[in-house]
Amino acid sequence: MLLALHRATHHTLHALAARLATLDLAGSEVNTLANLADGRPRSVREPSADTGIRATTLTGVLDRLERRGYLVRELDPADRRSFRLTLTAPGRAVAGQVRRAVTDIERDALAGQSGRQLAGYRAVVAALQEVS
Amino acid sequence: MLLALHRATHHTLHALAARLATLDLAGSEVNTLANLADGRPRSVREPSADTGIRATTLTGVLDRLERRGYLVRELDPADRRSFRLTLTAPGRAVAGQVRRAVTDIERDALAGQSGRQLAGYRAVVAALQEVS
DNA sequence: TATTGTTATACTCTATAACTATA
DNA sequence: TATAGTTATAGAGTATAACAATA
Repeated sequence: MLLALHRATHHTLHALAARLATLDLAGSEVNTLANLADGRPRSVREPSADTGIRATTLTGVLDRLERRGYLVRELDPADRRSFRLTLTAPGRAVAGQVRRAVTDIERDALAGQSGRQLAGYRAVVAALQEVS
Repeated sequence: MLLALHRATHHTLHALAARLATLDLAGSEVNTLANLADGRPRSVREPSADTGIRATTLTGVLDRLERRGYLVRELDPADRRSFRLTLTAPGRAVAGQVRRAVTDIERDALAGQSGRQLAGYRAVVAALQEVS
């Protein structure tokens, strides 16, 4: 049950990478862009907490995304220890593609599933996130 | 929905590592031991397909597990290109601990869930493994 | 003192390709 | 020719600890 979860993650990350192959993005880059896709500026800590990517890993991810012109880091005037991460126009375009690929996969996978099954899935996944 | 799956994987891998901290095993080592836990000899290809770990990664994983005395590689007399991976007695003991940690986490997570919810979870996870 | 984010180090995991031994 | 598994290389992800700047 737990191992099936891990296999599904492996597999869907692969499917996602294949559908986005032309963008040439690594897993965490895809994840981070999906997280920033709505365009709202965020600190580094926020996507780190949301995705489970460590801050030390995120530094490298953000370096690459910034170098490619997908986002900018600006000092937060309200707290000058932290940044405001903002997607550029090209970054928003790429993030939009990522979001669409994610929802496409979700749609494909859920085609044959009932609402009740989906609810059960959500409940168990939520419970797994609470395990300590 | 898909991102929640990935978060749950991240989180449960973490919980598993924490519960097995004294064993000092990396993620793929845990995964591989869980896969071999029943004691049946296997080729390298089999756990690779079952876990999604690449054969090139598995070589290093098996090297470490062999060096620690948890398994042996023996040439398969029936097909001398391939190995038979067999757990040693210490390897079986460690694999047993891994299995117990996995089932403990599953039990904890499913404590408040109905059979119907679990069935929905299984169905959706299976569907996600079929996405291409 | 605590927090944000970066840097440094060392190790694990992945992708790709080339390689050997065997089938 | 094809398959099982290893090796090599380079990049990506993690853990841990130390650090500067700010709160």
